[in-house]
Amino acid sequence: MEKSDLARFEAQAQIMKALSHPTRLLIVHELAEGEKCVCELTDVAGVDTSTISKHLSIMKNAGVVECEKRGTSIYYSLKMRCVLNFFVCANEVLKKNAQKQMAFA
Amino acid sequence: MEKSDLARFEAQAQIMKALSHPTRLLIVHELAEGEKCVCELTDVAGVDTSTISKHLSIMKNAGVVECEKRGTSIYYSLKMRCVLNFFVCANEVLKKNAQKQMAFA
DNA sequence: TACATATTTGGTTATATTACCAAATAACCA
DNA sequence: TGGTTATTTGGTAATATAACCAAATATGTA
Repeated sequence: MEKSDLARFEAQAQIMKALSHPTRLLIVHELAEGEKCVCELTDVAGVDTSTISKHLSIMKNAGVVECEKRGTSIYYSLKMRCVLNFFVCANEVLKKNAQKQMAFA
Repeated sequence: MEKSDLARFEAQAQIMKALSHPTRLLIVHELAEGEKCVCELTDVAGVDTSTISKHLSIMKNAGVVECEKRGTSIYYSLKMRCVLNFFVCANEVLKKNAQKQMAFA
């Protein structure tokens, strides 16, 4: 394997990792509707503000979301809508997995 | 948030997590061409066989790959081709990130 | 200026992940 | 059967994640 291939897989993995946590998926789901401030996301997720802030930081760092400061709030929005495709495929996988479960029943 | 929503995000996150490691992305990339046995994947990845085996186990458990034993080898293949879409979006994100870098230069 | 709100950062702790080695298991062949 | 190859499983140690709290920072308002 080429060294550049490894670098690319690592970069891709970082993006995937940014989308590999239930709370972060919830955030993406919320932002799909439009921008939201940290406090709104905190309310929806029901975890500490600092926790949400760190999740947002991870996704921002990966280039998945972006933010804009207005007044005293910071509004986050989806930077790459294509990440919404992840849900489509993930749901297909889940559906298939469920079918397997049925077969055992 | 509904409890069932949380469960769904957790299930989706598990699938994403199964695709959040450079070696596992390499494996998916290899399997995109067709089935491969563990030893072939081990050669390509250049890590211990047990390590590859565990990566495969994670992806199999997530429902992303499947395997079939023939003779003394076990052949793995992609169960859900749609995961290849992840690469498309991840690359778009990387491209966009690179553009940002350029802007600073 | 002092205060209140919104957000991030630093610290700590618990848990999860990952890599390797060694050993167990399975299938084939002499 | 005994040996060889392929794969998985168990153990261990190093590293990475993630949650919360407390404190720092920034902005707007009285």
